Amino acid sequence: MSDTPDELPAGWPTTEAEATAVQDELRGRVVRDEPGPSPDAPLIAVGVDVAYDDEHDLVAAAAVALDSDTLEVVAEATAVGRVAFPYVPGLLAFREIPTVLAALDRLPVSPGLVVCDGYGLAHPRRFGLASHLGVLTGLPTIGVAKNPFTFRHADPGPLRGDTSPLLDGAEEVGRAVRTRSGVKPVFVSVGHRVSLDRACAFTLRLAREFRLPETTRRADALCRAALRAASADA
DNA sequence: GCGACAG
DNA sequence: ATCTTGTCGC
Repeated sequence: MSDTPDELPAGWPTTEAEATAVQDELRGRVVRDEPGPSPDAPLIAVGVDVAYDDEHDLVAAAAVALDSDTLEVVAEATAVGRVAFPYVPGLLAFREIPTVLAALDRLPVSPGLVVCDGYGLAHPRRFGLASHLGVLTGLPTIGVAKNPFTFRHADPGPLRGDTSPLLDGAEEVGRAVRTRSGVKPVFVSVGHRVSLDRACAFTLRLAREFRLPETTRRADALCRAALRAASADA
């Protein structure tokens, strides 16, 4: 009773040159002048994540919708697909997005915010996974990454809520955010239609007792389970 | 040219 | 991301 792998979108980039060209073309469609939804009012926050089985050429994606106030799960959806692109730093979106879109399509609620694993603006060409997903869906998106990527940063203060900027020269393209005192920070950047201040505020609202936002924790667990099921009968 | 490098 | 045992701690 598991999913059949979805077909790849027609015309999906095959080479790195094609992929970077797509990023350069879509980058202009990112909306950065909207503050986005208020972190103080309840909304449906959706976490998306992907797991891989390169042996069987499978990708499983999950979208988990939470009430941002209670952190209760409101809805979940998964999708299985074929690996659409190799892992290349800076081109992660081409590997993850097709299956993530399929999972989002199956989600029976409309997201007020989508939380991605990885970066948005803080990307070599200013168009990371979170920006890309935002442009393709029109939804407000943010990126919360577990590891540093392109930009240098100072270590934020030791307490939950302490932050330090990810700087590209004088421009702040993201922020290292300490979600738990004494634990290494996460790296937040804007995706689409959300300000950096609000992206950081949402991150703290969604990450209360663990380092990572509950959205990404739930999505991570669900996509792994979906992958196990798909690999088992494939 | 040599590393570094989200997931 | 994924491969992987035990281990320290709440």
